[in-house]
This record gives sequence, structure tokens and C-alpha cells, in this order.
Amino acid sequence: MSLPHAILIALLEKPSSGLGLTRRFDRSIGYFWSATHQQIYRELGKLEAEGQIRALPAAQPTRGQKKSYEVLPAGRAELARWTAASQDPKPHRDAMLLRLRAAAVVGTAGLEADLRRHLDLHRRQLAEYEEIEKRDFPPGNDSAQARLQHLVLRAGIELETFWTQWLTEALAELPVVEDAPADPAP
Amino acid sequence: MSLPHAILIALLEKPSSGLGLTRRFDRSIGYFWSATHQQIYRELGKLEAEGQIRALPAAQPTRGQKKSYEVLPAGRAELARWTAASQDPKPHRDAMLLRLRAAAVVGTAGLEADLRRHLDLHRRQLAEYEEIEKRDFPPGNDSAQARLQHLVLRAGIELETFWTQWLTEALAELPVVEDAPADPAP
DNA sequence: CCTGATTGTGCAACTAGTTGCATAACCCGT
DNA sequence: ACGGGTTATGCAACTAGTTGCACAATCAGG
Repeated sequence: MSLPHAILIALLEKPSSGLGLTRRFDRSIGYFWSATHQQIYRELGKLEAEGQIRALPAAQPTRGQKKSYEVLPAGRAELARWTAASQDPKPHRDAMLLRLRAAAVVGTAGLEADLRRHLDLHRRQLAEYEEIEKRDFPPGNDSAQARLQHLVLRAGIELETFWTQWLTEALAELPVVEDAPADPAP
Repeated sequence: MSLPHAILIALLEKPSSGLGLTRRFDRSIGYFWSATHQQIYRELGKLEAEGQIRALPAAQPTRGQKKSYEVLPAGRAELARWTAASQDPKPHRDAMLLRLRAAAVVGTAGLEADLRRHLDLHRRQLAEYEEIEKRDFPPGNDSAQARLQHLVLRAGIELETFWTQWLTEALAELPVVEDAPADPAP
């Protein structure tokens, strides 16, 4: 149950509206957590009801009106509690690894195009993270906060680097095995 | 929707019962997909109803009876179709990255113990994968099937390697930023 | 033999995340 | 002042995964 905490972090870093949060989850926050706007609105409602956040006064909080939230002390306390609590790592699931393993039994036919597409997506993501790094973490800024945030961004960068390398290797393996033993061969 | 396909792969590699599958998902299959026994039994039921797999005859398929399944042609075809189909990568979510980012705002108090615990878990996982590599992929075996399976295992090994390095770095950052102190126990 | 642990299968309820759609205001060009 | 795009908020239904429990068969030890 981490989405509410991701939202608390984002709001502590900068109070925002639902859509503002959605945009930030699509961009920089995306390298450690992702969420759709529906999840975010639902969670904002819950967090407000629980007294962990509150809407900043602006005008009527009617529909179609921008409504910004800030974190209350209770929310900060809950976040600190959660951060320090022991948690088991969630099991990983990766469909691309699964598909490669499937290709070992049913053949690699049709796989190459999507491998290339994923490689491209990961390269773009990597480029974007490196852009963020250049912009937000220039050498010399060594405040404790910045170092921790940079560490998290580095994880994103290194994971994307891994995937681009791995997908490149996978593509190199493909042509060698280009057969499709689709049916039970005698 | 990948669990049924993970099961098809596992059954193609070796027909098994529900519990057998559960064990394999906990072990070697775990580096690309994980599932609980309840998920597996539910999915086996569905796959059988759809005619993608069938129970091997053994005795009465009553409760408490071991019941093994094998993949039917329809199942193999569906797996080949799924493998070749274009799929978007799922967004990643990692609670530990989230907690580090939280620590940048609410302090790192209480985090160290769990970082160490995770580091230990990833080291063990890495050792286990390297054991599998030594056992199942000795140098020289260069069949197409083996190369693809090895590639997938390498992904697991390299990801675990990344995490052990990253967590080590994270631990190195901690003492420097020990703010929000309550009762530090050195 | 009976008993209690282990193996093996399974249901039901819950939690988290996704998809599809609805609605309202506001902004801009004609 | 009107029609169409964009911004912003939100509900409802669905899918996937998790948790907690139930229950039958089998097997080992007293």
C-alpha cells in the first residue's frame, strides 16, 4: 500500500492539484512510482478524509476548479512511520523476460519488432532521466536531500541502462535461432 | 494478462501438478514471474476449461489427489500468439526507491535496518541464481534454447547485482544525513 | 490403529491497479 | 455567443494479485 505515501512525498516536495500530481507522476516521479489520474483523485479523497492532507483555499471547490492540496502534520507523521517500517520486497514480474523464455519453446517468430520497440522506449527513457540529472543535479550540490534524491534517480538511470544493454544482447541472439517449431515435429 | 502464459511455458518445459508448479514458481521461474498457489490453481481451472491444457490421467481427480497437466495444441498456439504480439512495458513501482525519496523529506531515521535486510535478501537471491547458472548453463552448451534461457537468467543475475550495489551505495549515504534523530543506537 | 504433521487442492473475500466514460469550466477563434 | 479543443475532476466496472481459511488424502511415529 504505497500509493498514498507516494502522494504524500510529492505533496511535501511541492503542493499540487490532482492534475498537477498526475503530470508529475508521468514525469520525474515516474522513475520510482507510477499512477493514473483516477488512482490519484481517489487517493486524494481518502487522504483528505483521514486528515493527512487538506485542500488549499482558492475559490469554490466545485467541479472543473483547480484544487491544490498540502500535507498536514498527521500526513508527515504517517509518511515517516511508513518509511521506517520494515517491508518485504514485492516479487517482480516482467512480461518481456517471460516472452523470451516462451520463445525458447515456441520459437522467436514475430518477437524482433517488439524487442526493437522496447529498446527504443528504454533508450528514450534513459535520455530523459539523464536530462533530468543534468538539470537538477549539477556537480557540487551535495546537500543531504539532494544526495538522496540523486541516488534514487541514479537507480532509474542504471536500470534503464541495464535494459538497453540486455535488449541489445537479446536482439543479437535472435537471428541465430530464427526457426519456429510450431507443431510437434516427428 | 501474463500468468496463464507463464503457466503454459512452465507446463511445456515440464508437465506438472498444481503444487509442482507452485514450487517451480518459487524457485527458478521466480526470476521472471511469481505467483501464489491460489493463483495457479484458479488459472489451471480456467486453462483446462478453455481447452488449452488437460489433466494427465492418473487416478480419480478427487481432492487431495495429485493431478498433473500437459499443454494441448491450442495452448501452444495461444502462447506463440501472445509471445509475438506487441505489448507495452508495464510501469515500474519500487517501494524501496519511494522510501529513499521519502527519507529525503522526512529523514532517514529507522531506515538503515531494512536497507541492510534487503541487501542481504538480494545477495542471497543473487547467490541462488549464480548457483542455477553454474548447474544449468555450463560453458559450451550453445543450443538455441539454452542460449535464450541463459539470457533470461542473466537478466535476473544482473538485476540482483544492480540492487546489491545500489543498496550498498544507499547505506553509505545514510550516516552522513542522520537528521531527525530520536535515540540513535550506534 | 490412531493421531498429528505434511502434502495437495481449492473457495471466498479483499486490495490494488486499470479502463472507459461522464461532467464541468475555461479559453480561443470566428 | 457559439462551437470545439483543452484543462480538470470524478464515478463505475473490471482485472490481477493477495490473504485467510477449509478440507481431503497420505505418511510417520507411538
